[in-house]
Amino acid sequence: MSTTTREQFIAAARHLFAERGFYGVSIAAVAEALGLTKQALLHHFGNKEKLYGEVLQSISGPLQEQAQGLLDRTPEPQQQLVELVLLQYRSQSDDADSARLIMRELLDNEQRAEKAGNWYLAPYLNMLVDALLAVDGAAHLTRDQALAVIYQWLGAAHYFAVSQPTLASIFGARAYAKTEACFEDELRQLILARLQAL
Amino acid sequence: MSTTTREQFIAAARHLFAERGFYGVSIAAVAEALGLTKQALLHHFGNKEKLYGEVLQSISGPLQEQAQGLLDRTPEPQQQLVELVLLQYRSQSDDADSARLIMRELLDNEQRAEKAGNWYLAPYLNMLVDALLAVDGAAHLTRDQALAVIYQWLGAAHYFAVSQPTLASIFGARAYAKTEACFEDELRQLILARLQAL
DNA sequence: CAATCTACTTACCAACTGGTAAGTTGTCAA
DNA sequence: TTGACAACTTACCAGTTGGTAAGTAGATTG
Repeated sequence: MSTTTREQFIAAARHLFAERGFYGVSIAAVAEALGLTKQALLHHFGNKEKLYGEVLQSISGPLQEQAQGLLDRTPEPQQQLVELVLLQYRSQSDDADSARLIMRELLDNEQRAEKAGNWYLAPYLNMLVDALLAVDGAAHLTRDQALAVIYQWLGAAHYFAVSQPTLASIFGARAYAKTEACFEDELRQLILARLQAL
Repeated sequence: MSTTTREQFIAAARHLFAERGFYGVSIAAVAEALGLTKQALLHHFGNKEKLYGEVLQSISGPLQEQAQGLLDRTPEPQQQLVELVLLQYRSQSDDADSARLIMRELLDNEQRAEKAGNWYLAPYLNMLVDALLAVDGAAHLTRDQALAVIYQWLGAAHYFAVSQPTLASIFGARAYAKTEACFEDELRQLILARLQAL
């Protein structure tokens, strides 16, 4: 067995929290997913909140690394921008659980805001805003405007990544698959169109 | 008292469900918000799921009406399109609870998909896709592509409407207010830029 | 004046919640 | 061989969950 019990707990918790949210999942349910008792879980994580925190960390780390790697090998700011947003879209549509969990964090933040608000989005957003302001013709934008522009792209990507079950249930799995197949391309066009209008 | 107890229950439940999600709210907590016991709530709604269902209904109705009204008094398809998306953005940023609840529905849908999937989004999305395909120069789009384009706009709007607590906690209330002030205008530009690129 | 209905209440319930305490079992180092 | 430690277990606990049953007070109606 290459993965530790700890890691297995985090993986199971990530999936369940993504599906039903923090309050919708009992620690007993997570433990049961591994065939263990909830006290085994408590042994490893202390309490439910800490488990949840580790789940969030397990998501933010890799994505941040990927983004940094992309920045390092892509010098041109406009290309950086496009590829960063598309990277985020791809990784979220590959890993539906992460996408959902992050969206839930966004919603729940009033309660957990102080701790959670910064963990994932803050550095990422600043990275993107900087890239946008470095693009030719974007110099006239204020930082607030740049954030609005960025956030619209991210929203377009994230919203779709999270909507799969709903859209598939409305239009059927086949129609959804078709829309998904062209979504990334349409997203690129959305970004480029907005950049050209600068 | 002009509002009935029933309506008061729905209003209280809408707020609480929006904040903490279905599983995060007990019927006792909803009842307590009116100074009543949970059995009073059960008397009116039978069970928790039915209460939740009525909350969803109380949101979908008005928005659908507003959209239809707009369509009736705006003949030109491109203008229809822009105004429909902006209408959705405005109503969601005015009523943060509704915006959150709808986003939660999107996330929770795997479980409640069959019943809930169609209640709000389906007619709205079809309305928008039809409007887009009627725009000059959009004839070459497939229905799936049109849905992708539409959904990106809606995502941009909805995502931001839901992110207020997180963004305010990351950048501070003042910076958030500035971004919010220009967001609608930026959204309009995003839509128009994409339409021009058709 | 009696009967019915609505809007609630108190009194329960079994199941589940997160969490503590106190073991038990196997591994590994001194 | 002993002793410590990690990884669990069973046995609890008090509080909360959604929900049922059986009322009660007040207004409406015959």
